[in-house]
Amino acid sequence: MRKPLAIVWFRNDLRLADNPALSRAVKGGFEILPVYVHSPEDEGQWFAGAASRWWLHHSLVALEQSLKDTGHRLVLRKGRAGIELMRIIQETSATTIFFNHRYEPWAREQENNVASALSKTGITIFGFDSSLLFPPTQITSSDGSPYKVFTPFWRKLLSIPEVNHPIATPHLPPAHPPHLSSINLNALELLPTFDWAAGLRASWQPGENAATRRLKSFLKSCLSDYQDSRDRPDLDGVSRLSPYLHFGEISPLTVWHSVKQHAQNKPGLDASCKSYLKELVWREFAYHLLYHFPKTTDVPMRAEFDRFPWSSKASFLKAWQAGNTGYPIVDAGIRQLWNTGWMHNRVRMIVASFLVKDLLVSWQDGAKWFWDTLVDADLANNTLGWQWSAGCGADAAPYFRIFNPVLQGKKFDPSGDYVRRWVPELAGLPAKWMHCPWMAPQVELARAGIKLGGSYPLPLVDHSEARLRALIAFETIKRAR
DNA sequence: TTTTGAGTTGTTCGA
DNA sequence: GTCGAACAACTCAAA
Repeated sequence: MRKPLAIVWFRNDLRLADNPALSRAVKGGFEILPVYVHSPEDEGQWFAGAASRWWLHHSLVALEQSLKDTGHRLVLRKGRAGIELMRIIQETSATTIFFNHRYEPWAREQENNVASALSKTGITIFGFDSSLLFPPTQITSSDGSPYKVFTPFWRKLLSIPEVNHPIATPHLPPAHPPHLSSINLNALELLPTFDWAAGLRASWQPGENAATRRLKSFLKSCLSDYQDSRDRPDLDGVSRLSPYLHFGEISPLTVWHSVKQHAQNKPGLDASCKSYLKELVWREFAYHLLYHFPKTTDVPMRAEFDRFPWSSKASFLKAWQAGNTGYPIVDAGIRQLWNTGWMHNRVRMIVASFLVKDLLVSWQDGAKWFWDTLVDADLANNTLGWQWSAGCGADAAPYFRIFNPVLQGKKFDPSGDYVRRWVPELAGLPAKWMHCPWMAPQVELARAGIKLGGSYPLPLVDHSEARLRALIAFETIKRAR
């Protein structure tokens, strides 16, 4: 007797390990039919950016392969999830759908649409939580309201005695796949039409196996120094797990327990372990905020920022996007992003502060650029990060906290190696001038082959003047209140 | 209800 | 060169 058939609807959970939807389908005695539906229409305005689509393509290649290794085929479809899943139901004998929740506003709507599309069919739908340590509604303040400040959120999370343990990869029963149409991965058109992705290929290997390797190598070589190295873009000190977490190629529960276990066996790792776990909890906090305040993707959380006098100078935004601001640490970050689809977190803060405060370009413009260029573009994290930088978020940087790109460069890239790597036209400059080439004596510039305003731009704005302009701009929204 | 203490990531200025 | 204070006032969270 054939087992009943269940659709396992893959979304941003492109893994077999610690995947409750998959495990429960198998445990429930179903034969599984793995499906991925590419749904730009459901995603709407926050349709995955170009770098994310590149990643997604390769992540799907990896998932197809792992499923193939177990004798399964990933069915690919393109269109609205509700409609495509309905079609598959009609084409097969599937009785049940298993999936893991997503929490972006569009994704919640998508789940509602799927549920209502299938409501009259008698199909059973099971949704699970697996992309966070805790569902986004579980951590609340004592009166049940959502947190708006990180630290109490963090403390509350730590007070929960047990963080669930990941579930092992299920043994997948042999498949007898029904005859069912599936489109070719290339037909999803996720890859760029002209190939600009060489830098991404050189920097990353998407997929569940690569995620596991990345975690292991981080634990082995970086975790012990994490607290000190995490702010240093010139060192290899951070986990680089963000894209894997975003696409669900590794689960946060897996990361959480692996880090804890690793630290347990090695005394003295406590501070670094804690500071890494804290970053993981920032991700939780970002989803908590996005869930409870879904409009913050586009609208400042603090209402008075509606009146902020943003500059509409297109040339400023363009220079920033091109990595031609004349501030080496800013340009290095932007070029690392353009080249690799990723930017070190410290540098994200520096370039964001520069765009928003020195150039007075709106955080929404910065967020959109990151959205298109980051392989780890994540609606919750991106929104939190930019609102924080602009000072308009729930738990934002105070208005007077304006990063000085020269000081930040000297402090966190002391040898200038990070700039040397991403702004090669400055490579010949001694460390002393690396973050402020316009201060360098002519003879040093000549020796390094640099012509300011020629081979490398002069500063787009004077930072100390820009800082004063920003402070005045912040004054205006204070008075208006 | 009121009170109290605190809030990721910084910079500048003047002593 | 180093150090502490000022940069605001507000809102949040818990007692």
